[in-house]
Amino acid sequence: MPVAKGTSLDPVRTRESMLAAATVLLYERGLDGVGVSELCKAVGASKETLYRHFGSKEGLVAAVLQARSDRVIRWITEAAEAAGPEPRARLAAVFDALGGWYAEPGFRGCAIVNAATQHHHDPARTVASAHLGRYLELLSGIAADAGSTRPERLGRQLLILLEGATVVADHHDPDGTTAADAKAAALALLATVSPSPRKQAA
Amino acid sequence: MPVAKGTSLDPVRTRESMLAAATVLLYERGLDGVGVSELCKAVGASKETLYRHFGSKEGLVAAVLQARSDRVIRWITEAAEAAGPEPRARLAAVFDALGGWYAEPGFRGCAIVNAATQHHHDPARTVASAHLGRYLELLSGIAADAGSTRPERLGRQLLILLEGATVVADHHDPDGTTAADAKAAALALLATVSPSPRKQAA
DNA sequence: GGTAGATCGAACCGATCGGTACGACCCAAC
DNA sequence: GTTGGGTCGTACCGATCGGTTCGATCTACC
Repeated sequence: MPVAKGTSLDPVRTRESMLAAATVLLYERGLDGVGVSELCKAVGASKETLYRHFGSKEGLVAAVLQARSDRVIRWITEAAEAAGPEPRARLAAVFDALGGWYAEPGFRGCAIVNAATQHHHDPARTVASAHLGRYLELLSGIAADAGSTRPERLGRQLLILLEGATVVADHHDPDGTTAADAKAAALALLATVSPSPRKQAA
Repeated sequence: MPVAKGTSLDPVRTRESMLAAATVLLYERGLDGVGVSELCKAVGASKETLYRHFGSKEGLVAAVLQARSDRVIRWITEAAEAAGPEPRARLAAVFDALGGWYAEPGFRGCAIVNAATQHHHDPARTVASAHLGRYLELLSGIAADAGSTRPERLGRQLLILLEGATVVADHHDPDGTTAADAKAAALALLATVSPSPRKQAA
């Protein structure tokens, strides 16, 4: 039965729901762990529709990764902004948000980095590189606001903490303290270049 | 031609050379990027030999990962020990060693973590967890020697830096500064809980 | 009401997957 | 010299891979 009897034939909507369903399955089982046929089943679409929208499995993967990168960066940026203007509070909010993510049942590391690890070539590699670049932009901004003399370097150190925490939380986190540990380390680094306001005022 | 005319027919040696060749190829192309047939070609063995020694592709992967974990831990431990007894020097030596690794042409991240990312289940997951545990043991030891009041936590923070640096070096390292940045962050964290000897003496 | 486009399910394609079987052959030990 | 086991090359197995094609069918729009 084509075009299920009461369906609202909307290509844009179809494409987006396919993207959403594929995102979940590809994250759970890995890029090479799901075949196109199974992907179609889960997505609720036929192969023809999938290929018309995305051209190939690789095209679908690229779209999934790009959308996910956009969503994650927006999410973490909003978490930082919601903490107000103070750099320490913003940095703390970033790692608190990460901690919430790590504690989710299906957590499995960073989908973008995982994808680039599985397919060490385009499009995954390019998306991953850009993704880390966007993280770096956010973190370097916090470092600069905190008065760091080398915000670029401190930003990279915070990025290393962020990505390291994500890996460690996935593979070795018996007590679920990874995000808190990383947060403490990040704040300590921030304090090194920019003494805490209280001490500075004293 | 079976048993190439001048071969010394030594099962142990055969197994080890297969392991070595498989290690290279599986690291370069990923666990799912190389088929058993191609693996046999590169290894210089027949399928029958491979399956007698390792039982399955998964068995081969498990053996490769275990051997690699042993080698890496030994290598990084020896790098630390060669730097003498001083905790700061040992920690610096660890990240200097990592920097040399990152700069190698074929660098592609941590093989063990990559494997666990690709196959998010046993045996890769267990080996990866144990691997990070062994890293943690080394780093917590350095933290304890430095007089940290919470060596376990500082060790985990150093582990986060180590794994984060490996990820960032693989996916976003335009200027090759990742190891140096991580090293500086690690030393700063170490100095926080244990002021540098010079300042302490003054 | 007619038409163009979106979608379905299923059949089908060649290639490759992990794994097995087999006959031939060479080495090592007795 | 005979025997037993390690190894080779190759053919083969069923399953699955990513991708194509097609007729049927429904919606959206005029």
